[in-house]
Amino acid sequence: MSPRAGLDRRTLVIAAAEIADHEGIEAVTLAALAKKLGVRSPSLYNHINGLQELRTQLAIYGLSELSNAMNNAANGFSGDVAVQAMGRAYVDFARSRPGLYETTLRAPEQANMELEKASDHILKLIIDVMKDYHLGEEGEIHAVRGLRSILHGFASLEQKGGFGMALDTNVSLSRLISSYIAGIGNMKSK
Amino acid sequence: MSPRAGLDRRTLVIAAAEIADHEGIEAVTLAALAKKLGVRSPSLYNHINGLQELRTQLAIYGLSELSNAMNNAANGFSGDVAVQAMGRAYVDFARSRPGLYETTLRAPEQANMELEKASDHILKLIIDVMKDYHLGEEGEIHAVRGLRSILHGFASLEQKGGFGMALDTNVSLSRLISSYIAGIGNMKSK
DNA sequence: TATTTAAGCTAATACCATTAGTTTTTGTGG
DNA sequence: CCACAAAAACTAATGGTATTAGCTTAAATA
Repeated sequence: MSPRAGLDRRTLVIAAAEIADHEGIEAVTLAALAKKLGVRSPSLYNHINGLQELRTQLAIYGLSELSNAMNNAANGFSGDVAVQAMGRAYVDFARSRPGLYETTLRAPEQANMELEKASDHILKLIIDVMKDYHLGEEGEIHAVRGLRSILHGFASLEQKGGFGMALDTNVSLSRLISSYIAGIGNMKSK
Repeated sequence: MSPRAGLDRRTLVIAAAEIADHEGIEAVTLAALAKKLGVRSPSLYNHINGLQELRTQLAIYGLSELSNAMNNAANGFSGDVAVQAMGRAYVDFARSRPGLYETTLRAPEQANMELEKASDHILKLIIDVMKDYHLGEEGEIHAVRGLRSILHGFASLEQKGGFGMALDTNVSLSRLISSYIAGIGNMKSK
């Protein structure tokens, strides 16, 4: 059946991300991944160092995809428009890749350079877009924390079905961002 | 060793919550719980229907504890003060019971009446505190979604070590809430 | 006190990750 | 073209997990 499957780490990670999106993050097991790839699970160890490393790689991949989406969305805009676009892109990413999105927030364990780099990159994108509001050094940090909280909280609750009612969630998101930005002066250290 | 351990479901859930808080949510296994309680794991099935039900019960327990904390904090206050107090209580709960807090957002699976009730109770607390802002029927729903997003996002990111820098996170939280409330008019449907 | 019920137990099954050791394919140097 | 070395697959085995079945015994009750 298999004179060589021709796997590599990238293939593994992409396939694992598909499992995460379609069957949930709990279904990402080496056994399931091996079956999807037509291989026995010990064979995966030729390409990746075990489940934990797979999860770390998923997080890195997810963060990089998320970065791209946010960057594309906000590129060329500034101020409120940029924030709204970036926020919408963030949430849309979580919607379209729910499993992959979840993996981005589930890989602390031991530090990993590549992972920190991917995480820092997103942070930079958010910092950039907050610069327009001239909040000062500290104010800016608080404001970035705030925006990240908003986006992650919204994406996460929506994903878990936390917003039961029928009311349009896109409206909720854009108004949430508007409200936050409208009061952004409160982030300044006085 | 054990002429009867005298277990019941509540004992199981409380012990499981301790494991979650002290060793992480991944460490909540029936094997670990049984060991902690001085019993063999099949014995747990006399009190609970398996790991999934344990998780559901943990979520219910966590939501109920969280409700209490939020209610105690906001009780007697209104407006900005109430929102700040409730927000602080929410985040403090997540800080002091990190594992139990996580379980509250990890039990969709098949619906469970008791779980929905616990969840609705928290929703009601948040709705109450938003009523002071007179946002109209729809506006209120959007506003509640917003506040929940803020609180969950903040608690979750802080827990995962997402706020790397040394800057005081309590300040970040209170300013985040202030900013949101300052712009809350944007939640109204015009 | 006899009996029933429920809470514990052991044994067994099935699935998972991981390691060790083996086979086989593939690419490369002669 | 052939030999060989490296890499990628494999099988087998270990130890951990949840769960089920069936047994034993303590506790409650009639």
